Amino acid sequence: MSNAEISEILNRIAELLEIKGESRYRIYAYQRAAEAIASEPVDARTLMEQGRLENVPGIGKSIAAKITELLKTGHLKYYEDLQAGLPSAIVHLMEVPGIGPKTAMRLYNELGITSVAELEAAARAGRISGLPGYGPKTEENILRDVHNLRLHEERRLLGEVLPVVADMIAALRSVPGIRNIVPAGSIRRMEETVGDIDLVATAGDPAKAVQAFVKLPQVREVLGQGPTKATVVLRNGIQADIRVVPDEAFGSLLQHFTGNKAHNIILREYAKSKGYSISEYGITDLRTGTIKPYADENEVYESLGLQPMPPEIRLGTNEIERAARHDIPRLVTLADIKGDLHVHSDWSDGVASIEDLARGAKAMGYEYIAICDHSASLAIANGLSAERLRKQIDTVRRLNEADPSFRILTGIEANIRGDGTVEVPEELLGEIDVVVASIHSGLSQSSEKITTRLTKAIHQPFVAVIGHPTGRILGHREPSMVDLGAIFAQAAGQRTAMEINGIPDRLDLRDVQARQAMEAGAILSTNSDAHSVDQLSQMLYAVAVARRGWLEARHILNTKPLGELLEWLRARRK
DNA sequence: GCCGTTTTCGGCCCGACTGTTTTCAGTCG
Repeated sequence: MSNAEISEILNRIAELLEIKGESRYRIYAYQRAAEAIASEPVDARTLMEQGRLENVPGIGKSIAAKITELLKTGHLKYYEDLQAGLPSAIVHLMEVPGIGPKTAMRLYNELGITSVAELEAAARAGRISGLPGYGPKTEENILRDVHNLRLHEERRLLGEVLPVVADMIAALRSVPGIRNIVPAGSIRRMEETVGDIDLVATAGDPAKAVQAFVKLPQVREVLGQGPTKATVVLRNGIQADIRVVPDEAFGSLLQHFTGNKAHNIILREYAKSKGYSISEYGITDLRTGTIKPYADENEVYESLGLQPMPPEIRLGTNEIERAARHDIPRLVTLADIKGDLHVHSDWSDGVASIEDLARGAKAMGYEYIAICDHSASLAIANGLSAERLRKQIDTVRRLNEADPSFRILTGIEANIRGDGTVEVPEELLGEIDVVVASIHSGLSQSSEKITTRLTKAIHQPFVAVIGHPTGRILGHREPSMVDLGAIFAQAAGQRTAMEINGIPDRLDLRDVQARQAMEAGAILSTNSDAHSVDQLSQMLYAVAVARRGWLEARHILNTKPLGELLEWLRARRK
């Protein structure tokens, strides 16, 4: 049973407890534990075997015992009893936005509604407004929300949402009276997927700014609107929120809407223990009752004696603790990146010429780029035979002679075969600068098999980078069962880099895995895996993953200047 | 249910909007 599956069950338990009307603190404990196990890189079974389940913050004696029962028996009596005692219909009804446990319970008990379809029928028939406490407006909203639920798609990829956000912000910038309009929430944290778009802004007249927002041409429907905030659905189906405060509280507002829920709770608890209360309007001194707004976000943290920290790590893990010790490292930035070690040209399945890719990379300020087209057996991607690779190497050599100010490295994305050998034309080995080795088939193999394959590849002396190590595709393919703990230890020993692949639906390794690799002593490589010139910008996403994994420039191979990189490649081959 | 250089018991973040209410509960982020 995977950590994700355990997390799912803990969340279900939280839902059921909510319906039961249990203490909200107990509910929150289950939600927190669900989040903790989901973002824990080490397999729960391993933790259990080592007796370390309770070491995970948010997991105590009781939940650790439940996880153990799940792992050992595949069942959890506590969960099954909860389910048996409550109609499953309630959980279904709560999927409709605006319907919480109380409303769902009443609809079930008083009208016998057991599904979303029955809910819709009841609303249409006017049966809901017949209940005390509900009016026609409630019915109208239920019909609207059921409709939106059907349209509602899964969380969107960050790479899909960022361009939309850029357009909205550009439009709002031109509205008189709106200042400091920026994205917050999961977008500012650069999460791999985004549930809704959060925007924050300041204005002398917040209500007018909110009004301008809901009148944007991108807006299909207004779900809610007050003097300082609004929620809308965009024409593309994405939900967007805006929150507006006066200028002097911009820092407080930004702080409030950037961290995830866990981060904010931990921060506010920390503040409270020191006699302060934090909100989007400022920090209140609980002794005097006076509130001080902050225009600068960093000052919110500094005023509490905390080191300010980048948005990407405000996740409620241990960042507050580290900030209190002034132990937040300087995370890698895009400006630290000196080159891209995984790029495809039109020689295989890319669409750009090597020249254009090099020009694009040079324009980004890079010193080098490695052309890593697919190896021969990946025929579907027009993989390179030894003969074509030889030609490509000659081409690269000529281009390098023509422009000594930039270096095109020869490379290949070599397929890792079923037996763990790596597909590289041996006669050309001495001429290939960068070998990225990746698995493209057999991703659903057993943990032992796939771990053995990758371990063998890591030990090949000419393999510099392991490409997209888990093979996952967000929304389409689960990561392989590879034992990353074992892999990272091998990679550290062999000095083989682990890739953070920047394709928006790969992001492989992901944040917690990258952090685990770094802590194991492995070096990482942030790569765009671009198949066009535009896609070189996917480096942004790879760097974001690295930042979310607390990586510094020194942990990343391609922050090395060209000379150092060449020396690193040479040294590890002998 | 979790957690602790103030605590092993008694706490556990903060505020906005909605609909239907005469003062607030429910829901959400």
